[in-house]
Amino acid sequence: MEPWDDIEPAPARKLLVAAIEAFAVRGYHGTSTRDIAGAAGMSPAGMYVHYRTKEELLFRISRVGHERCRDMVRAAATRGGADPAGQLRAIIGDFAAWHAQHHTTARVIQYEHEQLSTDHQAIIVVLRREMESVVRGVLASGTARGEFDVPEIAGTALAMLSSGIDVARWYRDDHSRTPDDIGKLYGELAVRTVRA
Amino acid sequence: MEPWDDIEPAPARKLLVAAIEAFAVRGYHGTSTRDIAGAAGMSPAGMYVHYRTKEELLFRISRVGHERCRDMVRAAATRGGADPAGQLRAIIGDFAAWHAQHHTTARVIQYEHEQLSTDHQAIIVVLRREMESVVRGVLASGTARGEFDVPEIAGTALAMLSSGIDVARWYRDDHSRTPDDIGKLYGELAVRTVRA
DNA sequence: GTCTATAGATTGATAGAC
DNA sequence: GTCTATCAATCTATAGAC
Repeated sequence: MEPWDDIEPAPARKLLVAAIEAFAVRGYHGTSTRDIAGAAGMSPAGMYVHYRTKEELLFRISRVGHERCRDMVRAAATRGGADPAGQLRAIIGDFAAWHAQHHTTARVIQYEHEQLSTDHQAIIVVLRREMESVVRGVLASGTARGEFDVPEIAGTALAMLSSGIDVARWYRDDHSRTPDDIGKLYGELAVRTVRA
Repeated sequence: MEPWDDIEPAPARKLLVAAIEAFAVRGYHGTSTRDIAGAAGMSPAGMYVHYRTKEELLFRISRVGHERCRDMVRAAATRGGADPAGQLRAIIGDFAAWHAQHHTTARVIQYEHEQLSTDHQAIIVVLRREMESVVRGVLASGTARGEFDVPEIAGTALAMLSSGIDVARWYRDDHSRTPDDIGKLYGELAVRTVRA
């Protein structure tokens, strides 16, 4: 389901996956290190061999999760072809679909990163800005070409990303729409919003 | 700022306002009853005279906050006049502006209500459905009149509410856009998205 | 209604055996 | 690298004085 296979060694991966599940449901502060270690099949002290603190574990999740989300957004921009409308449809569609498919991870990276240390937050903010700038760039190029009519580029980019982010808040595994359904709808809505 | 003046007696109100501030920053589980009582100028035990448990305090915040949000959405539907476009602009615009202006309260009601007991969650869910149904109703009537072209009413209503909800996640008091700016932009984006 | 004091459980993290 | 045992701090909530 979640592609965490590249996290090594295996006990560190099991702890990370257990932490994502727990953080997504109860939040960072609502999850104890015992919860995490227990869900990974370890004793209460087992976590500390692989992560120095609970905060470091959240940071690892946040950083890798944000990097994957950013890479997905960049890949979508390429996949969308040369015209801004196709790019916007792909970016916003894939972004929303990703937040549905990986809703557990997405919940943690979108709603828990403010619990990180100041230093770690600064690293995450850079990754978030990179994603925003991709969307702004597409809206700007579409506007420059006369294909888009947008009231305000920065605010519109933010609003479009917002609807995708919020998918992580409400999406459940038993939801009637597939992640692909959601991606198609959100891509379509984005293109309709900006058409000249 | 926040209109909690009707909460009586005054110590109960001070505790409630202190809890909102703390829950918005650190979350429900990240906030201790000592934090709340201390910020309200009381001893650690002071909270329990006015609220039986910490969960009951969160429920009070969630219920009143949701009722006010729902009443605001209903008022916006009336304020928007008779045509669906005006109604949609008013509802989505006011909804987003409300989440900016009351971003501290909005953060708590949107992101902490899943920490409530099962019984209390059931009460909150009803209020949330009432808001969603207002938006669905406007999209349906606009579609029936031939003024709107919407790919899917339920999914579109959800996506539009999502962008407003997410304002509570990112809005800060020192943000360059005023709540009114945000309301105007989000109302405009909603109308553009559905125009036939 | 607010206080001090405290019960009883749980927390993040460490020490040391194996 | 994982365990058992444990520390010191903190948690929610209560008891009882005023």
